[in-house]
Amino acid sequence: MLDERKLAVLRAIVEDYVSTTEPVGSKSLVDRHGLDVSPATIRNDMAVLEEQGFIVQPHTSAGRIPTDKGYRLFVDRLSSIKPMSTAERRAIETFLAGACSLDDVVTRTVRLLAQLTRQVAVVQYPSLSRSAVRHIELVSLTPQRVLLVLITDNGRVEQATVDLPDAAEPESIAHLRAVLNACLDGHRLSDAAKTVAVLADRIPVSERPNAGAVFSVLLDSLADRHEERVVFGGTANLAAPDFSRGLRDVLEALEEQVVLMRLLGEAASPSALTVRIGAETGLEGASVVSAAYGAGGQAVAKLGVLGPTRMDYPGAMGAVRAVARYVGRILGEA
Amino acid sequence: MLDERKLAVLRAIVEDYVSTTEPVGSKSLVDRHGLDVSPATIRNDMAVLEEQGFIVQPHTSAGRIPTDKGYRLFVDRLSSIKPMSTAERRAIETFLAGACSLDDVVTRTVRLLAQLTRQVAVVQYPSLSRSAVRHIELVSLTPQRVLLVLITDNGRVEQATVDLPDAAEPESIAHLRAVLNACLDGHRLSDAAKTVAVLADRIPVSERPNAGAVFSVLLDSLADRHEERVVFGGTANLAAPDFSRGLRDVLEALEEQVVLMRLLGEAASPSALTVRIGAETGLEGASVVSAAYGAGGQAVAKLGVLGPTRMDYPGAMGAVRAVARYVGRILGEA
DNA sequence: ATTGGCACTCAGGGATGCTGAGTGCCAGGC
DNA sequence: GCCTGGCACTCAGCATCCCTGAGTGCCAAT
Repeated sequence: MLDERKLAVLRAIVEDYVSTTEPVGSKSLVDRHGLDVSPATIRNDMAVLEEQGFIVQPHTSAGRIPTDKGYRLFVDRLSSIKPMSTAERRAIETFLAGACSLDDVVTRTVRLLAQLTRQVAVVQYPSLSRSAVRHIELVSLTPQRVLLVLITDNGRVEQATVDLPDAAEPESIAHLRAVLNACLDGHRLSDAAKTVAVLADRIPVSERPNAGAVFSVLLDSLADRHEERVVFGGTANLAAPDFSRGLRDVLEALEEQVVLMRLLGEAASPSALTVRIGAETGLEGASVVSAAYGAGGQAVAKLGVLGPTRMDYPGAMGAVRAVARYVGRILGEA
Repeated sequence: MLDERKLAVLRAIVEDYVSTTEPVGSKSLVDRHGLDVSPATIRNDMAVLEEQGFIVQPHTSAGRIPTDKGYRLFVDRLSSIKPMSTAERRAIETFLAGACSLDDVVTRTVRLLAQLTRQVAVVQYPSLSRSAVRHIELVSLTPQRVLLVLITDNGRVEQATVDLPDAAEPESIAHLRAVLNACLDGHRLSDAAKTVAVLADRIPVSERPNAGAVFSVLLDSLADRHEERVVFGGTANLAAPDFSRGLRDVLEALEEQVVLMRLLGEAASPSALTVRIGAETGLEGASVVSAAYGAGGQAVAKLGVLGPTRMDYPGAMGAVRAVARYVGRILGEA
């Protein structure tokens, strides 16, 4: 029902509209692309495409613009991911190579993605549950309060303060630390729950309330809650006339971790790209291109860009894919 | 040259303009405020105020709006800081009380300030140089790479990876850690430089290259660079029709640490408020209300809000002052 | 199936005119 | 000397109108 030429017309409409921001008409289409037919023919094709819901007219006697469905078809079948130029690859590499901590990697990745795509970039911190404990440190702040620091094998450092039910002697804290490190060192955080259950045996009864407080913070607070940390950047790119009305919604979504997580979508295998278009994102007129990244074949988190529905999908997909790969590599080394 | 009534007129103009966003004329002034004179009198006063540069007409036959100079006078002499309601105080307290790590305190503070003022909130991390070392941890990642974790007495945790010139045995790393902790524990970071210089003596010659690498990261990277970390939030509040044109500039400024630091201004004594208006901020049409906060009389960092020049200064000042105090208290306890 | 021709539609951009809020100035009153 | 009422003047904003040009849909001819 959609022959070659009609698909070509749709592709041309998407490309033109993305670059000009204006409804594209039959005449300019034949001019700008090497279509060897007359405008009238194109008009017939466009009528069919409109009937099928791929394009619409904003008003009578205007050109056509793609619908979400039109972009969908474009992304799925009519476009190919645009590979990065060698200059861009080099820029990515040098930009990320200078990072000296996990925070630094994430921060730089956000800036990089935002710059490459000229959109808002979103990066999720690597998941803790898949990483292993390298070291646990307990530092007493006051007699009834300790600082718990968790260091994982992928270089992530998490901290939390724990309020103890009883005042604790320095020795008992030292003992607790020793026990924790002895039992958890090298273990996956996702397995930690079982391991911790066994631990109680090794703690003197008098210390158990305190130990329990530390355990629960370790499990709940660190493993679960912080797992969802997501940062964003490049909001200045929203100031373009895009998002004329939805701007506030977009900015609010960005500052809401939960929404941000949902935007990045379900976990997928590394470097598989996910594209959500328009209504699929839950945000009016916005699209999200995202990918999982990870070290050594294991997906640990996601990153992506958010832009107007009318965005350069091939370019964004290329950038997201490339950055996801490089970040995975960097993390793998660390 | 400016009698009581003229000042009252200026105050009324600022208040009305801030709340209505529209140039205010002589008639509406006498109506809305209890001025016992005729519009004509007000007009004469306004003519004087305009001549002195406190107000302008956007165009002939429109009302007046305050100039930067007008806002300045308003802030300095015509307004008083609006104290928080008890409900607001309670909200601040409960909102900040739940924080369990320094990151958490900062994140919550940003959200809180943004919500209270309906502006963009900016918070600088507490300075490291004034705080003391509580613990230093070295964790080897690979033979030639260690993770350095620094824990300070105000609960801040800093991390960095160090590339070693030579491969290091686990024992030598353990030794280095012991030496570092023995010598730096309890010392101010600002004094650390001298202390570290002495340290070299206690390290075997063969280990000195590695130790040097660790020292330099410890001093440079942690104490200096990260000191300037600033976070912001509440950008959705920019979506109001304010900043119609300068939006992009503002968003760009927010993502540039250096600019952000400049906006917060020079250090000052705790809870002394700084107000920068319009051109003083370097941003078109923007104003910044900021304050230093700190634990125990010592200023450690600044926080504030950024909004349109036409903002509710008394309210913003009240919120900034209150939040700065509470944050200082929280940090003092930790 | 494609094409040229033709009538039709309508957003966007001036041009025009009106209205109302607001001003400046002046002459008279306290 | 300061305040006030009156009056003429200005001009942004809004509505109205018109025109143009890009773009369409349809149809008959190829």
